[in-house]
Amino acid sequence: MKLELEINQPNFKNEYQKVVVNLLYTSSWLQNIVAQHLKPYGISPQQFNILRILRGQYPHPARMHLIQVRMLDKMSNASRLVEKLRSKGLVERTICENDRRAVDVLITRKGLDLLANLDLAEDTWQNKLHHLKEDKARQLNGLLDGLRG
Amino acid sequence: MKLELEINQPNFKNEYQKVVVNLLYTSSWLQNIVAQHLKPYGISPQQFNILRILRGQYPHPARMHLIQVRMLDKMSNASRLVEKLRSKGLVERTICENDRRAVDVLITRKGLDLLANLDLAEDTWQNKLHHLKEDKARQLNGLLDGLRG
DNA sequence: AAACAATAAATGTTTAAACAAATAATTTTA
DNA sequence: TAAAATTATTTGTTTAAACATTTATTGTTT
Repeated sequence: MKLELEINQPNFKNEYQKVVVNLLYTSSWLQNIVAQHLKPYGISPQQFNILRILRGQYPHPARMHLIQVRMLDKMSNASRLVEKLRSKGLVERTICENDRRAVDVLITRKGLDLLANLDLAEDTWQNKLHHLKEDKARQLNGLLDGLRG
Repeated sequence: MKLELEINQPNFKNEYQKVVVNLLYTSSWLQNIVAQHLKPYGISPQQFNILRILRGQYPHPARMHLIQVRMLDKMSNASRLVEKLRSKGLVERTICENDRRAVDVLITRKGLDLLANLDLAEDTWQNKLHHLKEDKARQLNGLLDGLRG
């Protein structure tokens, strides 16, 4: 539905102002969908994000610093989020041999299995996006890439 | 820049999965820009959102419920955020005559002035979006509207 | 090698988000 | 009209985000 109707703001100053509001609004809408999807599995979107980063490195570990850099939300709580994942047995933390300041984080078998289950379930909720045809989705990706410059 | 390079995840399962990640990533990028812009004025993005909703109603007040419905992030902290704005003198709260459960929230002159200043400053930071040509921005808005269905 | 700077991560603190429950006023219903 | 249901908002609690500070280790300089 058109944003103007959905949030009842009929007049934007220009197309860019609408992009800002539209992007924040649509992202909030999508975040809710993702969060609901993850809820039964007991992990937050941020924790999910970290697990996927770790799977990308597997079977190699990732340093804490790498996790911070790659996270979708730049933030400083990586330590605490990793600790949450560790307490659930989804990742392992070991102090790095070469540099004892650094920490290696490795996704466990249990973590990989959880992601595999989430991959299967993903198709279900992503259907909510499928009334946008694939070529339009590709176009959208291109425009988002372009927006960031 | 292409998302795959930016977050170093070279292979998405399909175009929709990339839309999800791309949208969350781009929105986070944009939120940071907006938050930095608002910071010198001492209000958060959510508080800014509420002020704009109230300006949309001005000179009429808005009920708390209307604010909740219109907010970009559906949430339940409207009461607390309005209280923050009230303590800064940006809004006024009065218990509604007709229905003493309800609360009328009205933006003050000070609140309107703050928004006016923010409007002026807005153009500066929105330049960061202008390498996307206007017709592309319009296209992006259409696709975002389409994505939500 | 001692002092200093730089780096990696953890911790503390304040503010906000998510969700549930409570309060208070009004409307409906039996 | 008294009891029950609904509505509007507030409050409590847990979890996460934002930001600054601290600790521990390594690297650099003199």
